[in-house]
Amino acid sequence: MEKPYIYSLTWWTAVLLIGGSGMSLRLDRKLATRRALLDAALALMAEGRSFGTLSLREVARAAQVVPTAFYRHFRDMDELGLVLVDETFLTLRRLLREVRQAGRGTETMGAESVRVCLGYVRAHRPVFEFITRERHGGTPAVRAAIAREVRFCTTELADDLGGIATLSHLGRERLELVAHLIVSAVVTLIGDLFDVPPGPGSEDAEAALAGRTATQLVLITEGAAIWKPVAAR
Amino acid sequence: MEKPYIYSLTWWTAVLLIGGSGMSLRLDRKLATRRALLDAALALMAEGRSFGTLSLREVARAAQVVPTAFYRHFRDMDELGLVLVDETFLTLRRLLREVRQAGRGTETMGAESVRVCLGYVRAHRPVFEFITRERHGGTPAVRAAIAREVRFCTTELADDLGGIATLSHLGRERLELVAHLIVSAVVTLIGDLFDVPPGPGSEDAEAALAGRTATQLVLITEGAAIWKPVAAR
DNA sequence: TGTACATCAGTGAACGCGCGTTCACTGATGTAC
DNA sequence: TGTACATCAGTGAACGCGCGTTCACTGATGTAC
Repeated sequence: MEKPYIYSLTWWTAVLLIGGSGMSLRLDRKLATRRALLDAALALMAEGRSFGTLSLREVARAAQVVPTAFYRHFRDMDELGLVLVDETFLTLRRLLREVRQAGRGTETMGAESVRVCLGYVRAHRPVFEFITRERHGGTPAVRAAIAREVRFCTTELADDLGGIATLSHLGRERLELVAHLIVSAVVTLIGDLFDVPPGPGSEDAEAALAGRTATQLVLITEGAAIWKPVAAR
Repeated sequence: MEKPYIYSLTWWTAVLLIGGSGMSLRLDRKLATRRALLDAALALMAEGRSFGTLSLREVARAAQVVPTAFYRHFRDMDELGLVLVDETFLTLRRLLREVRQAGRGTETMGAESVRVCLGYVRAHRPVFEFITRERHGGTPAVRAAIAREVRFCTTELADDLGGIATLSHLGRERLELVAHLIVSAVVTLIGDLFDVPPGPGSEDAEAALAGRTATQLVLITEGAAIWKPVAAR
């Protein structure tokens, strides 16, 4: 029976969390090369390429190792892609959870989330470009992984929305529906951000897009607030 | 000075509209081969591939012509991709315009649009899979073309929203904002539809997704309707 | 602490393969008279 | 209508190239005594 891809992340997460660095010269260097491969893939995608068009050889080249060294870390490019997805969402979910818990039950939560999300996307742009690009364009395995994570975000958001006073009258299904709409708007925002041409004025353009989304979230939550508990349908 | 890609579509549209078929055996056959190449690309993508991973040779192979015949129709794969984008949106925009004009000024417009859009996506699935996949994953040229068309759809929708009685108090900026949110929700729906695994029950699952989006549109339009003309911000 | 052996991350040569593109061509279709 | 020539969509061979993957290897790091 083949060892499934997913174990890779578990294994390395364990190594990173338990061992930390300095546990051994050899392992430290192996981890550094592994990181170099992951970062090289992101860097290549940051130049507008999609993951599916990257070759194993060019990732190795960008990471300054010989192509065959790649196999010491990943079975193939697909496995590297899945690790990127998992890594990204581990961090993203933690951050969004913090934001929502900090503002729990308040109405400014939405705007605050957009603001923090924007900052986070800017700080981790390559990773988000990867997710945005592969969300619909990637291999089936990568697409499924991203869809699962987005669904998870939606569920978590629905939980939190239920704690807001003005939305407490909504049933679970309605909360999920509202959460799904909010996630759509934010995901759309992230995609739009990457289409802003770089250069002077790009910051203003990005802020305008974020402002629009924040206003949309207000529209959504106000619309949801006036919904009757037993709305027809 | 090079002949830009965009002229290709114009030229062939003219040939198709003015000449029709039967104008000459040779041209008819050329058009048939051209169509075979375009359809072959779509068929390959319908199997889960992204456009960027298609090779010129395999498109030619699927269209049952020798690789070099490709060059009689397109300069390279990029040009073929742009033609697919343009073709798709010409048809899509015409259809959505019909839907909105038929229901102009009514509140059922949204749900009706979702229903028609769903039917249209089902009937032209390969084309929409292409658009969905390349929207963020494609080459810069293809991405720009898709973004332009989506923006155009949003503007057209904003025009029509202004004609609805309950939204007539909103300014242009607000109408655009609402239209943008609606387009986001529908684009998200289309993406979600393609992640429904085929098999028994897939129709129900699709209908459930469409129903959710229709409800979201009600939420949006009702939320927009209660917005004050000079809403704080 | 020092030595002898084991481990294993990274190397470098080699392979067969499908790729995009070129070129000269063929032969059916179109045109001029 | 028939003939002689022009056009040009599609052919098939050939090219050089980067690809993924294999293999035996090297030499620094780790371990046992």
